[in-house]
Amino acid sequence: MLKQAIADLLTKAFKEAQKAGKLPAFTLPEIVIEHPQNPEHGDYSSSVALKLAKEARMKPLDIAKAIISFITRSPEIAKVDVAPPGFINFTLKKEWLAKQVNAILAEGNGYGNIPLGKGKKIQIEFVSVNPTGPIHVGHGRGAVLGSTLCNVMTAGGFDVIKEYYFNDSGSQMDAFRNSLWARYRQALGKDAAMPEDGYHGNYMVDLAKEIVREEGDRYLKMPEVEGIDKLGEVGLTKILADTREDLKNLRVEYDVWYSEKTLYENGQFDKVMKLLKKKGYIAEKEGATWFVSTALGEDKDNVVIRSNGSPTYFAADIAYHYNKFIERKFDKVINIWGADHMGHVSRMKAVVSALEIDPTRLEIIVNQMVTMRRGGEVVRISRRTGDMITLRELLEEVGPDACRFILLSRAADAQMDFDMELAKKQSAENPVYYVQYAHARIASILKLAEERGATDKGGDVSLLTTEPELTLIRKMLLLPELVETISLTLEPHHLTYYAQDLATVFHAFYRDCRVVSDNKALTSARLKLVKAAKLVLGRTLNLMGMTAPERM
RNA sequence: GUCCCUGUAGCUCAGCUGGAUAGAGCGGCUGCCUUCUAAGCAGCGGGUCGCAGGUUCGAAUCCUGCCAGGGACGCCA
Repeated sequence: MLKQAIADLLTKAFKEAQKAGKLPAFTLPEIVIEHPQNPEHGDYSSSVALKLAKEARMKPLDIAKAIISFITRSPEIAKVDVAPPGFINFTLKKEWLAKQVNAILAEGNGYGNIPLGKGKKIQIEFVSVNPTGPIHVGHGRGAVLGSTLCNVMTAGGFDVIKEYYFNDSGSQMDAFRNSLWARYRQALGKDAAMPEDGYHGNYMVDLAKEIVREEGDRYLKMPEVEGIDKLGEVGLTKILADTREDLKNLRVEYDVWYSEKTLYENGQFDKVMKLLKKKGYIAEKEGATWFVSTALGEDKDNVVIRSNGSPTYFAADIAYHYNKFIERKFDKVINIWGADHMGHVSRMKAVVSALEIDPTRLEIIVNQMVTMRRGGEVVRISRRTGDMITLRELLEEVGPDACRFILLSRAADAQMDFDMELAKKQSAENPVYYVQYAHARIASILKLAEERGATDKGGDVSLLTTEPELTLIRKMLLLPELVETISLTLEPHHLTYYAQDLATVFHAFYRDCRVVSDNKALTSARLKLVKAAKLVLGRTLNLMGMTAPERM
């Protein structure tokens, strides 16, 4: 990438300037290349000279001046200059910019892919909601962040596995089974009380009725323990199927659905517990078994096996992470959790350290809550009471494109408002359509060109010389950099801003530059440009999991 | 009480891990459709970057202390 090439040029220039005695000896810091916000300052700039002033004991401006004569000419760069207080600015050659249109067209749908990950194995686990009820909007946020990150990191050259972990054992499963049993009995006209810690949402009533409709009272005829168990199994399967379908409608699909239960069945759980015991991180006290996280600097220890013999959620997650790192050998594991799991983060990091795995290989993104509103009115969501907006309802009302864009448009660690009224509006008020509209506009130009028999064949991109054209190209060239940034920072929300910027520069180009005209040569060149823009816009939408419409 | 996240324009939020004059969308006001989609474009107005210190050439960004909102502190998940 050009950014790296420029950093390399600078590094080389520094070394040569030092060798020539123009600069004193010092160790070079990491050279950061950025895009100046003011276009007059060129395409790329670096503030190394400012950073070095102290160590070199020179004025930043003098350092910058000393170095630029040592910067070797490269075919991309038109000029390198120095601006007070000491910035080094690089301006790209217009001819080189124009040529990038051909380069983008040649890469086609692969444009934006970079070899950053070098095929490293990454697992991204997200959503992973308990299969005890329908998933709601808050989960949708994790789903969108996760699936987008997967798309981007795949483009970044990582080998990504998308995974959903579901807790099909444990106390919440018991509560689910017992609640379903009560609703099932009630649906058949029998007396039954809902457990207090149960799931009181209406969906449980519907679920029970559905099973009665399909299978009648057969579970009632079994011995109660067996009936509860078998019925629970059916309920779990149905909920999981719904979850899968809802997520699919949000354009989220997984490579692996991982069952908690299998961790016990295949011996991973016992294995990791034995290992931790051997390393001295397990203690018995107060009738339960504890993980001694205090030995790793945590505030308190945590129970892994309750006094009644059943393992905790935490214990299962320990086994699961053992499985991820040791058994399946992922180079990196990324978990996306809701804000209510914040307290779980440092515990899990401690576990990973205890297993002698470098804790930086575990990255945890915690996404904050979503406040739903309809215009001014706040809509409360709570799973336990069943008072919520399900993802399904949201998708039916708003549609997947708008849902994805809006849920993606905020940094994960910021709380966000989701205004359903705004999201539903198919108008200028809604930023979602702004980007798609640009894509549709391009499609429309291409259609007209076809009708008029205009073609991009033999188009000479060196005819692309005006500012609106070059600005569009410059923006298109940022996509690979963005893929890199997101892969490193794990912040997929930047995509939505990039998409809007790209659309904006396209709309400006559209205003200033007629594509299909009497000038055949220029028409061909611009058709190339516009095709490339469509490609980049389409890829961007694609990375966000959105559709790129041909017409609107 | 302890820990974590957040505080930037009227509203919703970006701000590229310390850089050049702090941005966008929406809302408000004013213009632009006989020519490839007006779901668009151009312009105007809008700011003690929560508050107070500190670090340095330079802070919305880093450190400390307050204030406000949210979340977590369970043998729930």
